[in-house]
Amino acid sequence: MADITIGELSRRSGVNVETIRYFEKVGLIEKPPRTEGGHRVYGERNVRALGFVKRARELGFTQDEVRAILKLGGPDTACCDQVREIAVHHLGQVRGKIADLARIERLLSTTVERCSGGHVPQCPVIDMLEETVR
Amino acid sequence: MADITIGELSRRSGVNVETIRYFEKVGLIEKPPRTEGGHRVYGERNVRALGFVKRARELGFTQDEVRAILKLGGPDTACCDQVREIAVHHLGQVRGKIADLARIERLLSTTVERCSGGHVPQCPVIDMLEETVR
DNA sequence: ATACGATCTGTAGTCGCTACAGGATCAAGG
DNA sequence: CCTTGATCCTGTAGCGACTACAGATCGTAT
Repeated sequence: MADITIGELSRRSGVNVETIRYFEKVGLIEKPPRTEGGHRVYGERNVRALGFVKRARELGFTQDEVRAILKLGGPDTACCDQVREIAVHHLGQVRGKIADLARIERLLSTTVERCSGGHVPQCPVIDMLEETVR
Repeated sequence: MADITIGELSRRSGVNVETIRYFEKVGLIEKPPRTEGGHRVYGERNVRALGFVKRARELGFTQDEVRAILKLGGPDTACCDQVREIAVHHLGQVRGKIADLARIERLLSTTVERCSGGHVPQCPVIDMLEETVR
C-alpha cells in the first residue's frame, strides 16, 4: 500500500500529470484522498485504473465511451453484452475511418506519382484538388 | 458574373455559412467585396476557390498546409516541387494513421469475436483493456 | 411600409487535452 | 528548526477546426 504521488503515478502510467488531473475532473478516474496539505494520494489500484483509461483512449474510445464502460464494469460483471456493444460500435467507426483514409491514400499516392514522372505539364496535385467533381 | 450571396455559396459548395466566414477569418479564402450594407458578394471564382479548400480539407490537409499550397499555387506554377513535398509529407501521415488504425482494428475485432463465442468467462473487452502489458 | 428571411459581428461552446501563472506543500540537508 | 528546491495545488487560457448561438442590421417581396 505504498502511497503514490501524482508525479509518480504519471511516471508509472505514462500519463501526463495535467492529464491525470483532467481525467479526474471529467470523471474518468475517481477522486483520490488527499494529504493534510491537499496533495493527492494514490495507490496501486489507481495505477491500474489509469492504465485502463489510457489504453481505452489509445484505442480511440471517446471519453463518453470510456465512462460508459467503466460504469458497466463495476461489481457486477454480467454486463458484458453492453461493453461488447460499445466495442462493436467503435470497431465500426474505426473501420469507417480506415476506409476513408485508404481512399485518400490511393488518391494522394497516384497523384504524387504522376508528379515524379519526368513530364511536368502543371502541378498534378493542384489539378487534383481543383477537380470539383466527386 | 452573377453575384452570389454567402448563403448561395454555401449551398453550391456544400460548406456551412459559418465555416465560410471562418475560412475568411483564418485566411483560407480571400475577403470578398461587400454591398453598401455590408453583405459579402461572391462570384464564380470564389466558388472554385472554396471548393479547392474544401477538397484539401476533406483529404486531411491541415489549415497550414492548405495555406502553404495556396501561397505556392499562385501565378507562377513552377512551384510544383514544393506542393508535391507537402503532399508527400501528408501522404506519410495518412499512411501512419492507417497503420495505427489497422492495429486497433485487429485487436478490437479479435477481442469482440472472443466475446461472441458461447463461453463467457468474463468480459474479454474489459480483460483486454486491463492488460497493462503492451 | 412592413414583414420576413438572410446576413452581419462577436462571443462561447465542442473534444481532448496541454501549458502556463502564481501560490502552497513536502522532504532533505544544514 | 529552518531553508531550499522540487513537487504539488487551483484556475485559467490556448490548441485545431470548426459549430452554434445572440442580438442587430440588411434586402426584398408584397
